[in-house]
Order: sequence, then C-alpha cells, then structure tokens
Amino acid sequence: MSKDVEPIRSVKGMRDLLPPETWLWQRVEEEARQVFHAYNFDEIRTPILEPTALFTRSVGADTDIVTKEMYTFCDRGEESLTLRPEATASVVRAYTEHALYNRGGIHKFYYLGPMFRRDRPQKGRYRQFYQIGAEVLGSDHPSIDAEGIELVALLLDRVGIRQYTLFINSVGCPNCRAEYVRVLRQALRGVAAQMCADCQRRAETNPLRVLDCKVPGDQPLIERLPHIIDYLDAECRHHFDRVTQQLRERGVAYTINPRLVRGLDYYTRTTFEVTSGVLGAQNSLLGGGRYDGLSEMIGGPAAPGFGFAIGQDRLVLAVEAAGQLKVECPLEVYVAWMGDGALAPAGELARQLRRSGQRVEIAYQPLKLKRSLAIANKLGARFVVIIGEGELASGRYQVKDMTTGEQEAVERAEIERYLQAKREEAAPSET
RNA sequence: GUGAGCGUAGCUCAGCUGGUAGAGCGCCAGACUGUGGAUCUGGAUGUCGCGGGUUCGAAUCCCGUCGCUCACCCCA
Repeated sequence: MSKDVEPIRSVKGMRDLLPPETWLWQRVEEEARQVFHAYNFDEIRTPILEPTALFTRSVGADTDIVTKEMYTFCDRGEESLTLRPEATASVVRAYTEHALYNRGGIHKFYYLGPMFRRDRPQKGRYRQFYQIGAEVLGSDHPSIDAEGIELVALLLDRVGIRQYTLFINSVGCPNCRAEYVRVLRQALRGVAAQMCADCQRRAETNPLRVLDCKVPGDQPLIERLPHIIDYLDAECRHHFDRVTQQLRERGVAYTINPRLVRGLDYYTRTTFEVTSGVLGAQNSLLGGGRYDGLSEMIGGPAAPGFGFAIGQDRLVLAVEAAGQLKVECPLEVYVAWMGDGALAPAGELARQLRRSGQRVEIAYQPLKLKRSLAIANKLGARFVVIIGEGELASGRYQVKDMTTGEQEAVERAEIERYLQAKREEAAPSET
C-alpha cells in the first residue's frame, strides 16, 4: 500500500459483500426466485435511476424519505433524477408505461436489487441496501393479499427463519382514513401535551405516526387512542375480514396490530409487517400492503395493487442468526502437477472436469507436492489428483481423498467416473 | 440531522497511573528433496486513524478532525 496516496474507500453506508457471504446471499436469492416462480410471479427489472417526480408523487412529498433521504441530482443541469429508494413506484410506472393493463388479467411481478436511501447507517440499515419484493397489479381481491402473505411465510420457512411475528392491519381507503385521522386528531388534542416532543409535533403534521412512537412513557396514552379498524367503512371492513379469514384458512399465523401504519402515503387497506428479534433496533424484516390509488397518483389508470418488500440485508442477518440454511461451496478437485511436462495433461484433466460442472482448481505454477497439498487442504478440496513423471509414464494418476487421506492410482480415462462413484458412496442420499 | 462508544499487525485484541510496540490466529520458510491437517523452530508485516498541544519523553494525557459501530429519527 502506498503511503503517499490517500487510499480510496467505499462511500459511507455502502459496503462490499465478500465471499463466503456472497454464497449465502445467492442462496437466499435462489430460494426467493423458486418461491416466486411457484406462485407464478415473473421477474421484472426496472431502472435504478428514475425521474424524481415518480417518488415525490408516490412515496409522499412530506415523508422523510423524500424530504431528506433521497439521492437526487440534476442530470447535466436539466432533469432531476433520483436513485430509487424503493421499487414499488417503478413497477407501477412500468405497468402504466407499457399499458400492461390493456392485456387484461392480473400481473404478478417480483424483483431483486439495490435501493438507495441517505440515512445514517446502523445495523441492518445501509445507504445502498437490497430488497426482494413483489407486486400484484390489476385486482383488489382479498385473495391477492392473502396469497402474497402466504408466499412470504413460505419464503421465510424456506430460508430457515421460524422466529418472527407477522403483524397485519388495515389503514382503510382515503375516505375512512380521513374520517379516522379526524377522530385521531380530536383524541390527540386531549393527550398530546402529556406526550414526548416528537409526538406533539406528529400530532399536528402526521398523526398516524404517533401510533408508531416507541417512547415508553407514551405507551399508555397510545393504547387508549382510537383504532383505525373501528373506523373502516363497510367495504374496507369486509375486505379486511376476508383477508384475515383466508390467512386462517391458509394456516398463516398473524397478529392484528392496530398501530401498524406504513410510512408511505400510497398504502390503502391491508398493511403488514414481519419483525424479528435478532435484528437490533431495525427489527422490521419486511413490509407491504395494498396500494389501490398509487397508479393514479403517478398519472396512470385506476389499477389496484398489492406488494411487499423484504429487506435482504436484514433477511440475511436473520438467516445467519437462525443458522438453518447451510451454504457450502466446496472445491471438489485440486489438480497438483510436478514438472513442466505435467502442466498440459493436468490442464486437460482440469478442463474436462470443469466442463462437466465440477469446481476445480489447478496450480498455476510449478509447486512442490507438499505445497500443493497444503493449498488443496486450505481450499477445502475434497480430492487431489496428483500428476508427476511416474503418473505420466504409467497413465494412472494418483487420486487422494482428502477427507480420509487414502489414495489410489486410477486410469486417466476412468478418473471422472471414479470421482463420481466416490462422491455417491459418501453421500448416497443426495442427488 | 442528534447522541454515545470505539479506532494499535491481514484478523481478534492486550498494552495499569506517560519511558521508545506485544500476544493469539493467519501468512512465509524449515524440521520432512512426491504427500495436507498435528507438533516444533525460525521469519516478515505497524507513519499505534490523522493533525495539533502538554512534556525531557505520548499508543497512553488534552483539543480538534476523519472513520467505524450502535442508538435516536425514519424505515425494508
């Protein structure tokens, strides 16, 4: 490392994911894709950069995300662009832009990728973070909500997470929410003075957020505030009852949390969230809900939607804590060769095994056998094939099983089959 | 944006009230010229985050600054 030049570091709140952790990330992504495919969701990929207005209109111009947490800049001094802080708005934009609603039916999308939010970093919260999410567009049927939540439960199960709480609530439609906010403001007028400074401010600016307050002293007061569920109109109430009924039928355990109000403006009716105790203060693992008005907010047609986003950084933390998902990426074969004449034949064997899909490493330069074996051992190789003068002369290579230390001479042409047989006898149940 | 804690070898950390830099792990080599893991021996690596101050002398004390972490806030 040079002492004269200031080393360049990664941007604050953005981190490198290194192996072996990337193996775990891949596993989580593979499980997610499988579950999405099983529920007939298709992948959608939208740009990371969007016009700023997409988010100011959808997420809510007064939310913290828009007012102070977005990476916004002017492109060549002209258009205001923003690194996406979430993906739902983009998916709905794409749905509208390509007039997918004209194709009829219900559209089910999933996506994986980085999002950007200029928060102060802490555990489970980064400025570049990753979400695994899904959106269902084109129907407001309660079955959509129930199926999405069922999907989430299956995915959590697949990655070995069993310790979590699923909260559900309904925030109603704009009509009943307006009524509730009025009642809530009324109720707050009486007690706000006894609450924390933040709540006193929220009582004026965004009374729903008072319900989220974590200050212990405020809790008894919040308990006595009216619940939005009691102010839902008949249709919203019916919708909520159908969703919860279906969750019971589907065997999905949930807890109704009347205080669960999502932070984004576009949510209607169903909201839900999964929290995990292993995540620290940022305990929300995923969240989502219905957003029947979002499409119109960004200039599209009326198009009901439902979706959720899983915080992948947090999901991986929870997967690691649960310790159920074992990820191994074993090196199958290390090819050790001695003498210049052995390089070509050794390379040929490595190429053959690699083409059949095995993970193979080969020494790049001449090494003593002792050194080769030490490297193979460090790399965790299951087998080492040893090729030197004697092996070349006989046409039989030494194959060493690193787990048992046993080795035997195998005909060159038989090596691939031999390794296959050894693997099967070691793990007969796996295929 | 606010607050607290922490910055010493590649990693994890020790270094008491100031006296000139250490351990374990890892890495390299050898004991062992074609046999890894174990053991033993030896070796390399640090502007003690950075800048300033106090002092005969600072990793240690003081101030500032940067970075990381956690929490608040907000949220996945």
